[in-house]
Amino acid sequence: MTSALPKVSRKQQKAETREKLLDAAAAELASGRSFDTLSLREVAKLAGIAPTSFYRHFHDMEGLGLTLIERCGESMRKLIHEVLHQASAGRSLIRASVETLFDYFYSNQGMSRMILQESTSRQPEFRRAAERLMQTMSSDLADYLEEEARERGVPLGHARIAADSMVAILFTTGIALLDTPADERDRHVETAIIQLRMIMRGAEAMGRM
Amino acid sequence: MTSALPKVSRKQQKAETREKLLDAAAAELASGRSFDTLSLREVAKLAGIAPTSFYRHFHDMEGLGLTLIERCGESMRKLIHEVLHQASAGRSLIRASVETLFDYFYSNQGMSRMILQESTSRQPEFRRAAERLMQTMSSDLADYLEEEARERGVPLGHARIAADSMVAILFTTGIALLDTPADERDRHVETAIIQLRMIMRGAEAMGRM
DNA sequence: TTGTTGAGGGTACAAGTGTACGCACAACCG
DNA sequence: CGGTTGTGCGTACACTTGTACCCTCAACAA
Repeated sequence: MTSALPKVSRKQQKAETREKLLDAAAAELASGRSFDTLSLREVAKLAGIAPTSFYRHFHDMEGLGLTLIERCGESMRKLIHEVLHQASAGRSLIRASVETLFDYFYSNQGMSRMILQESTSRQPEFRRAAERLMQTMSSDLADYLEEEARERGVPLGHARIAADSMVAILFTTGIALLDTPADERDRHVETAIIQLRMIMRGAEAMGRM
Repeated sequence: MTSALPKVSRKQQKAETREKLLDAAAAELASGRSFDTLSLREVAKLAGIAPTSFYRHFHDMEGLGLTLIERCGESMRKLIHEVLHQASAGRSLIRASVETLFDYFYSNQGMSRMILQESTSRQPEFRRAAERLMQTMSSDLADYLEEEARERGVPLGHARIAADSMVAILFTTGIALLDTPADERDRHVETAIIQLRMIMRGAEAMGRM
């Protein structure tokens, strides 16, 4: 009999504990903590590893945070892409976007809050990461708006600027929604939809000038 | 000779050290710190008092923070009021608003950042205070827009909703501006102006429906 | 097989935190 | 005037924080 094969490869093992750290932080965010009150020791403990072992995976809490933001950004971008390109033409795209994005915010409260919060953070890395996320979304949206306007033969003025506004509205009202009692939530969603339509109309009006 | 009068009244003395605490915190914010990394001890030291004396003035750091937000809110509201009602009729109100507000943000970076940051905070008191501030501004703006539209005989749809959008844009792009290199700043200001005009046009278009 | 690598653990430390407790003394009130 | 009040100070305590240093031992390369 030769020596038994290793049960788990070293790489795999490391990846798993890294994941444990990320999960622990995300769970804490989800339960209402804010990222910058999270300590390295705390996260390590929740992940079930020694504080000093944290350094084998991230140089910092900042490093962990950036990874979280990046991941969240990817999934949000995918989501938006789906909504934009699978929505049956002619149906209310704005409504679909608002509702799916707000659903995402709602089921990922911790991460969503963190992203908006860090977009105004003093830690430059965080701020940049959050801003990059929003700009990517805005850019994707602008691409879509321009294409869609071309198809309809409607000139659209300042598509990118309009998209920026829309993303800003989506984020600010989306997060505010998380702290809104359930019975007011629908009203806020409808308000957001009106706001986005208003911006669209304005953009079209400026396109005709 | 009767006993000398007290040099400073007790009330006055207390008010002064309270002010020292507020100033110390504000100064620290202005120099780039974020509010929730400010410790009670630190602020007390900067104000030149013993840590335990802090409690004679505020129950908490939260208490101090709320006072700061409230004060900042008052001065911002005054500022907006002036801009709205003294602007020579016919001149670009939007441009004037954007420029004065952004100037304010720029000369009060610490406080401005704090307010936007706390509007997404997990500490309910802070969040509510920041939201109240923005809603007040939005409401003031909406009042003005409605009145102005009536004067011009232009129907304006959803003035309050439009004002909400405008305030959201003003704040998010205003704060983002603080981290923008000087040579890009003008471009961002122009962008913000376009965004606000776009919203106005949209609101007017929806008013005609 | 043997030697190397690297993830994880344990101990330890200096620094900083909020705050409870009691004291001093100037301003205040009757 | 004498007693009360309340601001401010100093000490002390029990934590928590990041991280430096060293050890162990399983997975790996040769």
